[in-house]
Amino acid sequence: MQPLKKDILNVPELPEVETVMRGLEKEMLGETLHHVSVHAPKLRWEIPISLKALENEKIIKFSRRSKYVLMELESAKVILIHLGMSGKILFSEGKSYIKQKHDHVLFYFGNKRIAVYNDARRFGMVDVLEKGDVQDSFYLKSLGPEPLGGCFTKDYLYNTLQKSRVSIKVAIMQQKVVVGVGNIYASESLYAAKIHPKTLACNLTRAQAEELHTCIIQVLKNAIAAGGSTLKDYVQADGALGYFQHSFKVYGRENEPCYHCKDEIKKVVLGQRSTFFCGKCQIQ
DNA sequence: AGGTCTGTTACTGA
DNA sequence: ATCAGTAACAGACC
Repeated sequence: MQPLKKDILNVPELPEVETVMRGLEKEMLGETLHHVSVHAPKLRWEIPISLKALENEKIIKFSRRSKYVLMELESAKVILIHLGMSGKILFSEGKSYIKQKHDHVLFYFGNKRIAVYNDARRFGMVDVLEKGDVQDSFYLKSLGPEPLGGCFTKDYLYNTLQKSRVSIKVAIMQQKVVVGVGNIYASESLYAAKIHPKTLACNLTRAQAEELHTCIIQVLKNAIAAGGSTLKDYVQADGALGYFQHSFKVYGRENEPCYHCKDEIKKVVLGQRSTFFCGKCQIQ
């Protein structure tokens, strides 16, 4: 149990990425990016040489798309950052910085400060694109709607699920259906909506799809709120940005009592990923 | 030492 | 072409 729970805190999903983005925005927006130093040849993919060439540019905008953080520079170049499964960003003072294991990219900015990208498993990515190419890029071109954006409507979700013959758990984790819902919040959303994760997506009633729509949004918003509250003092115990203690109702709680009915939480594997649910509260 | 865990893409086959 | 299922990636932790 213990190692699993520890791992949970290290996997960024949409709320964590949103929190990281807001933290970067708070510290770096309007500052000058002096230099980018790359200490690894590749993460998930090659880190482009052009990243090293970014010097003395003002940072004019931060945004998020799915689990990607976008940092826009005044030259209309955009740095894309994905944290993968173990990526972290820490702020450091240039004077006192000591390179840690897995520190791969250093963003020197402002008054001798550094935003350090650290990623043990190297499943993340850092790339730089022209602003006009971002939406149609390899990374973003086939992504579905943002769960907290206007395109993710109840009608959209119901209609999309009707065409899908995978389990509802797998369906809401598919990026084409909706972005940003990873393994943790998929289980949490289905528990909140009282829907069994093995239910075929196309078998959801309209009422179930609408309830799930509501729950996905609520679960993500609650997590973002929890993350936002940690931003007041972004330098946490381990110094990492965007990681916060958040309690889950089913995730990682196999054999523990359901908070609603006291039945034991069960675990199954769906789409190669562990899935947690209450067999009594979540009907198939 | 070998299993587990994760997000995303690539591959395979229907 | 599209969909669904599976393997792979890397490193930490037991």
